[in-house]
Amino acid sequence: MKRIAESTVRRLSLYLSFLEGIERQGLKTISSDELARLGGTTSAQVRKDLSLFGSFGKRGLGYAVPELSEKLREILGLGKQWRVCIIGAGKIGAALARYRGFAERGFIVTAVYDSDEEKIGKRWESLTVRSISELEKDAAKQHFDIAVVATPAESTPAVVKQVVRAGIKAILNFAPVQISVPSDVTVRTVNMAMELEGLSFALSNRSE
Amino acid sequence: MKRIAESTVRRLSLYLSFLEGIERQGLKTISSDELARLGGTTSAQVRKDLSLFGSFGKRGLGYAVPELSEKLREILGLGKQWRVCIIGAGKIGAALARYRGFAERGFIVTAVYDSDEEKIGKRWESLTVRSISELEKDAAKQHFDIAVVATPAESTPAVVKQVVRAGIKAILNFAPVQISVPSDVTVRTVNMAMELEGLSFALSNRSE
DNA sequence: ATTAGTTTGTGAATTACTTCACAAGCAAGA
DNA sequence: TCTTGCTTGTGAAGTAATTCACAAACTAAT
Repeated sequence: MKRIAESTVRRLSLYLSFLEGIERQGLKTISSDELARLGGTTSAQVRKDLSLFGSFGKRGLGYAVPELSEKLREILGLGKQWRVCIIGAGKIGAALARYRGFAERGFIVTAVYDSDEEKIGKRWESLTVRSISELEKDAAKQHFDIAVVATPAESTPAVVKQVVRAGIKAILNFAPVQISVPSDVTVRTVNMAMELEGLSFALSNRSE
Repeated sequence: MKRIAESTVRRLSLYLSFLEGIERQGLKTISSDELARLGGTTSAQVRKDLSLFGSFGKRGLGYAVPELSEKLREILGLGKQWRVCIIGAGKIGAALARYRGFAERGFIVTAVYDSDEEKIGKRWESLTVRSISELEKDAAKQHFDIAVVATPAESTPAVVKQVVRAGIKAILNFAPVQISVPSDVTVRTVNMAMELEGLSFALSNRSE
């Protein structure tokens, strides 16, 4: 299969969320044009995105909502349960651990790690904080699919190294730094500072 | 000035964070090649990005670190102080209000709004929660540059309408929905579900 | 059956973004 | 001053992503 662009995957995710809403409303079919309007894109874009994975629509009718939802869930690898560990038992880590949408989508938080001696051993959001030095050993026993990295900038590179050594192939990075990993590890970075600066740029360079 | 791509702005933001680190280490100059290595891109990309705004480097030498930092801060519109209001006094809102990096970069949270009668009037992170219905009136007195929207999916479209009516031109959206605004309003969306699904997709479609 | 009205799926065209490649500029040493 | 070694800035070339545009396929109405 040809390489799929990240922008495409983001849109698929978006389409799925619309379809779930539409499904609740009980509508049976939807056209690429309606999906496009909801997602702020074009109908051609919607059809191109979907056509990368097959032909799911009926000409003259559109797409069957439940079938397309199911197909998208399959494409996105939902349905499976993913085992997630959180690294960094700070504020962001805590907010994430408490976030219900996580489990709803099949992302199960099964462990928390930190390097702060103070925190290690404490109960935390129904889990016990473990030392980051145990990560590699633990990973050998219980398999982790995804590591959520929510550590301070300074300690992040070392943490990421341990995550990679533990054989984890997907990282959701909240640390305000660029992280480097082997090419078989996928990283998504969420960086508040960067988003704010993007807005700042837009406000400063308005209509020039 | 020609349109600047969002990807470019993200990289500028990244370069700036590297430069600040390098400045602390006391290095005087840096080449596009070193910046590229730090940012996981190419030296040509770095030079193209910067050249969109002027010629800041010296051939044979590279870029003067403090000058380039300053230039980037200017381009990104940092230096000014931006007035931010948070809408939604829930968990995410609270985590954001407490986030120190916010103020450090000149983003000052000056008000919080919610629609929940229970919360309105309560003290919250050194501010008092106000009713969302006051937003438009308040905005006329104290000017807000950016609205951080951290509301549940259902109430978000209505909230966004009020934000737009209040004349706010930049929105940082944490609600798990697509929001639609007039073209003079800039939106950045941070959507956890979408990031996780991106990782799920990557894990599911590995090496095919 | 036939026709009118939709809507898909997809090559072709277009637009946007990235990388190449090299002349030109500068520093430093001989 | 001349030469060597680096590094920028930028057109040109190359890739990637998006949009266009239309034949093909389906529904529903007559």
